[in-house]
Amino acid sequence: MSSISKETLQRLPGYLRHLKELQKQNIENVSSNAIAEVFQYNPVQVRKDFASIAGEAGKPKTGFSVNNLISDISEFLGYNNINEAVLVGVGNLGHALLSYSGFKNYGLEIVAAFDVNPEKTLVHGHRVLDVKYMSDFVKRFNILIGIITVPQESAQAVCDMLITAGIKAIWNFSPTHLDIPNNIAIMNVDMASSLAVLSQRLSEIMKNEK
Amino acid sequence: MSSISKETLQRLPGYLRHLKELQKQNIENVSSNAIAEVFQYNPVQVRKDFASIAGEAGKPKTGFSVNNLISDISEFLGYNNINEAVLVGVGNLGHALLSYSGFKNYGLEIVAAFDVNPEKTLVHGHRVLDVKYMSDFVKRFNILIGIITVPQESAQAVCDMLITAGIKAIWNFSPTHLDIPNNIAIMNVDMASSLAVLSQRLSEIMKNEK
DNA sequence: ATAATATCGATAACACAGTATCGATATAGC
DNA sequence: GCTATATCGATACTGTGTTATCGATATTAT
Repeated sequence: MSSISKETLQRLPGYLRHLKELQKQNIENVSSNAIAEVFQYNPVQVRKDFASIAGEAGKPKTGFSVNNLISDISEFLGYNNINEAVLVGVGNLGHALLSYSGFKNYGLEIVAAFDVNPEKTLVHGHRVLDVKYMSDFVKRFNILIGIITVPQESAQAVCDMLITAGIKAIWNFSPTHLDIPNNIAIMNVDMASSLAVLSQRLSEIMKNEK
Repeated sequence: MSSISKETLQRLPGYLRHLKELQKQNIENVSSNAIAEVFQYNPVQVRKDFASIAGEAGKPKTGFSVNNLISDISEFLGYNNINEAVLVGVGNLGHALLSYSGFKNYGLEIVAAFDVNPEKTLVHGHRVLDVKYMSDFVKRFNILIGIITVPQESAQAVCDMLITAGIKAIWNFSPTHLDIPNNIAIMNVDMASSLAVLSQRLSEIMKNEK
């Protein structure tokens, strides 16, 4: 089992971004308190998060070394070795993801995109191929990650194809639940869930305003 | 305080989608067990989720009424009364969100989009205006939700503008931490966090495969 | 009618994430 | 050098989400 909690994992990229800001400002050390202040977390939580991944401890009165934290978190998140991925579904959202140049910093490289009806052969510097070549491509280059940005109605079919081709992780942007075997990793980016949380928070706030 | 947990809240849209599928197939009742099976949840959890929002209880041996659940969840999530939102940043991601026609089903309507340099006046049926008109627009129409899809470096500035104009909830798609007062709701859609979780799961799986 | 069974709700047990407390210690100031 | 203090790590506590258990009850079958 994984020893680090999902919650900690999700906070790490935020810390990393902030630490890089500090690095730019030539700040060498930072206390858990200062970081907690920025993110509105509890300082103990910040220390625990760091303790679960950092090789090095913080020092009393000084705090943590910004540089060390940056390398520890980057290393832990696997930002130093790139995972290759394919993207399926070059619609509006597919375009948006292909246009995002930041994935490489997160250890992800989209090496090809596929669509049922490719209108262009190149989108933001990424090859776009007919989806019929997808399976071969995935097998041939041993791709492990598939990004699904197809419409809801074809998502399950695409998912099945990807898995059959050998994909081990699915990043699903399609608004649907995918049925997958339990030896496949999945992460859903669900706008409806996200919006549900935001709406609820908004209601709370409006209730308090009154 | 809000009585429903964030976790439950995030599961509700998934249930709703599934229930609507069942409705299409003219299935009238469904057991917590059947739903749990689909989502790989624990049946007790499904019942608890329903108990926390449903006006009506399930019946022994029969389960829950699909129709009733659909109306209860829709109502609870506020899908019956539309919230108006503005979107700021009509780049690739902005385009993608503007193209998505599903928000209305989730109780959200993007009534206008803004950009520093609007290339078109209309994107997927949405008016696009210069960002200099944003503040007035938000005040005039009393908009409560702002969607931020600008690049990281301008996100905080846009956020501040929105809040000053009267926005009460921010849906942030920009990869940065936003500093906001605590009477403003925020929900971050952070690709890096999402990817961190997926990568971790992938590592686990690859470890087990060996 | 009666018995069997699927399913529920309630309550209790468990697991785990978050928070509080406190002694230890590195640095800074006197 | 000695004292004060910021900050840490460890441990203990709390709170919340998840899971297990179990008695109650509609429905179905005999």
